[in-house]
Amino acid sequence: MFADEQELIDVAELYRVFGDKTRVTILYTLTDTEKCVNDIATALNMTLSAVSHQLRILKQAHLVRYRRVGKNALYSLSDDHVRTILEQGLEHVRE
Amino acid sequence: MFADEQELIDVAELYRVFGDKTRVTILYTLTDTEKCVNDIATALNMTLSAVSHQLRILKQAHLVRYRRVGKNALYSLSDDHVRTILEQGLEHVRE
DNA sequence: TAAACAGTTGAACAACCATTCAATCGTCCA
DNA sequence: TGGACGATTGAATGGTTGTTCAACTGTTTA
Repeated sequence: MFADEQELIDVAELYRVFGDKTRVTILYTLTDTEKCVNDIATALNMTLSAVSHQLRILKQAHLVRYRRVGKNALYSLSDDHVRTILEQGLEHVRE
Repeated sequence: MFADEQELIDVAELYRVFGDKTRVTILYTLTDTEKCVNDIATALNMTLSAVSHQLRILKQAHLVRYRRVGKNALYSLSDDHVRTILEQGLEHVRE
């Protein structure tokens, strides 16, 4: 395994995004199913605004995608990597 | 994939530890080689104290082990999971 | 024993961050 | 068009966190 400094910074930045309960839970609720912001907020028992702020961070990190359908913004995971990282984390903490 | 709330909190906590440049770099320098605190500090160009503080966090998260050898405290990765998570992160950011 | 070395610890401070609140934007339908 | 709904945004705030500094612990060696 070789990594230069910038790559290590990028890895830290990636995991920083995963390092928050709210964001991890959002990602988890999006495995398998596309959801609108309101559905996520209800599932997490949080305000629409708080969820929207976190979705912005997840979007910037390219961990989620969204598409507009009428009044709704439907969010889903960007790619299967995200799911893999979640599973990896779960596997580690379950030991 | 199923996870309860506590597990998601634990995952977030795990990745929070990976979510810092200094800690990621420490873990990276410990792949393959055991190092004392001073070696790590020199490699990262940081003070002994700053590195020691971060090592404590890594130790609490069970990501590193250490053993005393004379005056030195030799640190190494806890298990191969840590290396896997680093590799997974690198793979993601290199896409 | 005393000095030197390796590392740890706690307090303090500045920087960062997640949530709240209020205002705003865009889309739909009456 | 105007109101309602879904969502975004910016400022403010309280809490968290990484580094520094100084004091301290434990170990070796002269």
